[in-house]
Amino acid sequence: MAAVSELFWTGSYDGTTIDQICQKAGVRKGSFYYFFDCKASLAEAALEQEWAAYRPKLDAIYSATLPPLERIRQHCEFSIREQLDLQKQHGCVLGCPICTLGTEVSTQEKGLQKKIQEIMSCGLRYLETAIRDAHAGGELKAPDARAKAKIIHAYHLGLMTQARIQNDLSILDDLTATTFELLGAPVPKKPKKRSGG
Amino acid sequence: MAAVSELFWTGSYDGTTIDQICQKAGVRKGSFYYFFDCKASLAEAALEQEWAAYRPKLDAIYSATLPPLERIRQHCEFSIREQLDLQKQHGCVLGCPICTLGTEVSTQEKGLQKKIQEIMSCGLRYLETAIRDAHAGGELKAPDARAKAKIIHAYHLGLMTQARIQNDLSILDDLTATTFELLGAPVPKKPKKRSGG
DNA sequence: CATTTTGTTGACTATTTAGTCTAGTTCTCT
DNA sequence: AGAGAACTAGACTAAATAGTCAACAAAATG
Repeated sequence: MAAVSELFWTGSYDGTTIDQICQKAGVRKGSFYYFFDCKASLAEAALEQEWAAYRPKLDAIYSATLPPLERIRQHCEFSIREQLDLQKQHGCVLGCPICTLGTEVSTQEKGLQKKIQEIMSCGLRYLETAIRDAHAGGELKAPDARAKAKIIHAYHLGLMTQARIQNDLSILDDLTATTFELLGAPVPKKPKKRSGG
Repeated sequence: MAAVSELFWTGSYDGTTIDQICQKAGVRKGSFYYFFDCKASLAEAALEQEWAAYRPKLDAIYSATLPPLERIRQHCEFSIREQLDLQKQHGCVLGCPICTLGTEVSTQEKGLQKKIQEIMSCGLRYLETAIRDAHAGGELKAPDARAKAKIIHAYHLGLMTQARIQNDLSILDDLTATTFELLGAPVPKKPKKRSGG
């Protein structure tokens, strides 16, 4: 089941056949059709499951016990680290799965599209809340937290998409710093790798 | 031939069959294989042609005879208008074709990927030059024009992608204003539609 | 006009693919 | 253990799909 997400992510939705899915999952087609009636159903279920697994991580990152700007910083760093792991694992940059899938299916699979939209709006809300908290705490000036969140969110999306298309992780190097610039907050220091103290 | 881009754009690359392409183009499959040896070849040719047709428009928008900020403003407005036309034509928001195609094929079709990367880097250069000009003219402060361009570019990409995924053009309402905010330049007035003088 | 090059066609094959169906297996519960 | 439910396997069909080919048509060329 988790194998499915991988196929959609490393390849494409339309380009992934049910036979491929079954093979990767080590399951015969009869079993597949026992649980799902088409590829879209499986995709929805897989999406749901992935999101269910991902959400607690985001909850931890955006924990209210952390300073709001620290939450955002962690989110950036987490995304970068995740992409690094995926690249090591698959040999190429994969970017955001929701975005990749959404871009492909949104004109075709309305059910999937809706689910994707929901997940994306959740992601936006994490950011929005953190920004609002930061504003309340005087750590930055963002009277319209939602607007600010939208900008940052679009920027992240764009950067992830670019990283995938260019197959180049260095595109994400600016992510954290630029995010904080866009927030109008002091840019946190880069954790250098062992060099320079 | 132009029909091909439409299919890739409204649907997806992998989801578009050669039969579909031939039918839409009013051509038999034999003819197809006389000119191209696979779908990827056609896609490359189509991309090239689309880009060749698009470039003069961008050249006009980014004409050096225009004030640099006006160029950027026009680019934003042009993108929005284009999306509006496409939505009227196809019934749904399509977003950026390069980005949509690139997101799908970049992990698979290396030839296509390279072409897409080239086109994207061209788009970035238009922006970069305009920003540099604006900086030189004192219309905004951007010592690192390239960095600024990258940010705006990623933002645009993200917004377009979101518009497609959400199938909602109103997402682009902020495009021009936010772009100018990110540039640190005064936001140009919105041209209201007949109402309010 | 005759010849060659360029392009077109539609029929053809071989795979691949989605989806079905039945017979069997494993699990669960009493 | 035994009955019934939940699940699996694998063979099967029908359709779609990629790609080939030889014959035909149009255009260019001398």
